[in-house]
Order: sequence, then C-alpha cells, then structure tokens
Amino acid sequence: MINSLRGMNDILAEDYERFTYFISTATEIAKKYGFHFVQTPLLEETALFKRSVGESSDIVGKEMYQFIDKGENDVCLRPEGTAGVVRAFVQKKLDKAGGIHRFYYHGAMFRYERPQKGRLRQFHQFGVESFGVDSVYEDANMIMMASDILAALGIGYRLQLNSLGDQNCMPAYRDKLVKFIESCEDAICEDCQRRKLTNPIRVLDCKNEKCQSLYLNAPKLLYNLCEACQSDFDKLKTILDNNNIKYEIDTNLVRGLDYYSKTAFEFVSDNIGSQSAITGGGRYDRLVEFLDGKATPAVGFAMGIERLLELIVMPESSREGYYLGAMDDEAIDLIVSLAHKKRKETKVNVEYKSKNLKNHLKGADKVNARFCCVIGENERNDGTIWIKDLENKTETTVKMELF
RNA sequence: GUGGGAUUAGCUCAGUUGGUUAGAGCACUGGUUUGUGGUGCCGGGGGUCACGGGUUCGAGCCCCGCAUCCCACCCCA
Repeated sequence: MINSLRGMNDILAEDYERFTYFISTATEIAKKYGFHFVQTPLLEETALFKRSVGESSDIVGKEMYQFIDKGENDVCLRPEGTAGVVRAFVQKKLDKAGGIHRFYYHGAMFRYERPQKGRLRQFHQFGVESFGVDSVYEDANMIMMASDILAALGIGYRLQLNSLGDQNCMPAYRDKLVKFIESCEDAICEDCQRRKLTNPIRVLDCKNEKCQSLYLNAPKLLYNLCEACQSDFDKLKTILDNNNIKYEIDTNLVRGLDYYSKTAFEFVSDNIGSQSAITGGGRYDRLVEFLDGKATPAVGFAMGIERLLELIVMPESSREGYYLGAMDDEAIDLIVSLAHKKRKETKVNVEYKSKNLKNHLKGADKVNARFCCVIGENERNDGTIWIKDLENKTETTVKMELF
C-alpha cells in the first residue's frame, strides 16, 4: 500500500465540510472589509523567500522544499503566502499604479518540519494583505477582521500585541540589545549566541528558561520606540479598546519572518496543544521595496486553517431534501424518473432496492433527508406518491405529476 | 534535527506469567411473519494484531530494526 507522505494529509468527508465552512465564513468577512481574492503559484523562485522571509529565519534556513527544476531554476514550494502576493503586486505594477489594494488568499503551504498535532508539512493558510495604507487604523482593521472571523467560527482566543519599531528606532535598539547580549553572552544558549549575529531580536523569543531569566533585564523594544512608532502603538491600543477587543502586550513577541515592522500581533488558543498560534500578522512597510517595488506600506495576517478546524463550532445541520424509495420492484423506474425531475430543484437520494416502509424510513433518516417519499402498490394504482415530512411527522399523498 | 509514548475490525478500545479458533461497543448489513424512522429484538460480514527480521515447541504479548501518529524540545500559522 502506498501512503501519503509524512505530514501530508487527505481532507475528506466531515473534515472537508469544516474546511469549506471555514473558507466561506472567512471569505464572506474578508469581502465585507473590501478585500479581493488573489491566487499565486505554489512554486516560486527560491530567491523570493530568501529576500522576503529572510535567510536568518528557520523557515528559509532549514524548512523549505527546495530543488532545482529541469530548466535548472532554483525553485521551492511556498512556505508562506505573503511573499508571493507581494511579488504579484509588484509584477502587476500595482505599486506604481498607487492607491489602495486589499487581497485575501487561501491555499497550501509547505514546510519540512517534524510533524506534530497542529503542525503539518503541507498545511493551509487563509491570509489577507493590504497595500498602500500607512495609517494605524488599517492595522486595527486587520485585527478586527481576524477577530470577526474567529468570532464567527465560535473560536476563543487571546490576542498578543507588540511593536517592532521602524527604520528610525529599530537599528538603535538593535545596537542597544546587542550590547546587552554581549554583557551576558557566556551564560546564554548556543542558539542565542548564533541569533546575536544573525537576528538579535529573536533572542527575546528564546524558550530556554535560563536565557529568559537573563533577558528579564534586557532592553525592551517597546520602551525604545521612536515618537512615531510610539504614538501609532498607543493609537492602536486606543482603537482596540474602543472596539472592545481585548489584548495582552507581549514585549517578547517577535515574528519569525524578517519582514515585519511596527505592529506585530498573534492570536493564540489554549485549547489545541503546544502549536497554539492560530493567527499571526503585522505590518511590513519595507517588503515591497525589498522585492524591487516602489515603497508601499503594507499590513497583513495569516491563519492556520488546520489549527482552526478543531476549534470551529459548526452550525447544526438540518434535514434537507428528499429520499425516494420503492416498495416493490415495479415502482423502481417510477421513483428514478421522479428523482431526476426533483433534482432540478433540490437534493434527492434514491434507494434502488425495493424495501418495506420501515426500512425506507430508516434509510431516509440515515441520509438526513427532510422528506421520505415512497411508492408501493397502492400509490402505483392511484398514480400518487406518499410523502412523510420527517421533521413535522406529517404525511401527504400527491399525484405523481404534481410532485 | 533531539528525546519519550503509541500502533489490535471502518471508528474507540480490551486482550492475564508467551499457550487452542484474537474480543467488546459503535458503525455497516440482513431479518423482525407483509405500510411508519431517528429510539425494540435477533442474526451476519469484516482483522496478514502497522511493516520487516529474531528468540521459542509455540509470539498480538519478548528482542532488534523501520514507518507513521502523538507528546516535549525546536519552530510557527
């Protein structure tokens, strides 16, 4: 038997119901916020991710499905969605067109990681990206949209918030942090020593307890913001307060992708195990420029669909459509024809074997049909069909031509 | 990539110190004496015990390997 690859799952039956329910709910809300669908390829040039996500990130450093194709191009399966959307944005010259462009997307992402609950090698994200708005109101808007989607799905969460600063305050802070790290360099873990050189901000995110205890006294970026970043962050908090969205400030929240600046946020769930981040996002004002576009402010987020599926509260499914059955073999052709006609308007299940009434009622119940319709000897003689509403338990008999 | 646990029917799981033909519930299927379901009763099908080796007279059970899932690390959505 050939099995699916490690960390790659089939989605079918009830899982697919939940999957499509999520997509339609999220899509509906994204459209209300004025976003439009964008689809980009699963395969991109490797350089795209190296330049956007960043070579120091784990994603690019060790998790990409990267290979040389037959034309000797260095390509990889996309590990995340933002880079492709930004590339498309620049390639279609929307940066030069100016104005505001808002996109939503969903699809498969690939990361070569050790699988775990909530962590797959092929997984799916729903994401949104907004280009051309530098106002912090847009940041708040994104958070409100994510919050609306989670609320519509009945998902509880905690929202964590931080600011990563911008090109004015980040470099100065980085120097300050590196000096701090150097002061305790001998005591920190190997990973952190490496991070000091590649991406010092990430040490704050270290899970090592000893490191964390040392970093309690580390300078916090949030307290070293320039005036513009500080006022934006304060404004963001005010907007969220005004709209009754609860949040926690997490000064150590650092997004694992290098392109974020200013607002960074993460929605986490306490009910799905250690892979608890269900939505992550933030502002990335420099990325369009990094990818050879005209400088354009942008902000976005992505949701991990598989992680959300177990948390979704589905609306109760109600009885729907018709079940048609024959009580003797002579009636089978009749119900097949009636089913063909009825399918022009609704869902119809047909049982091809003649059975007694009790078994047909059982069958209708099993497929969750609203109406159980049966033709037996009596009905054939009268040219009628017997119909029972399984919800209201009422019965009628109608002429076949009126069915 | 590191460490730990698990793997027996479609699903959830029992299975004694190694000993005849591997069980249950649910699901599926048929019947219930001739037209009333979801909720009665009776029956039936379905398992190379994940896979590959080894020890043994004999392995679901012990040993080794391997795959997958789960947990933690890590990472992130």
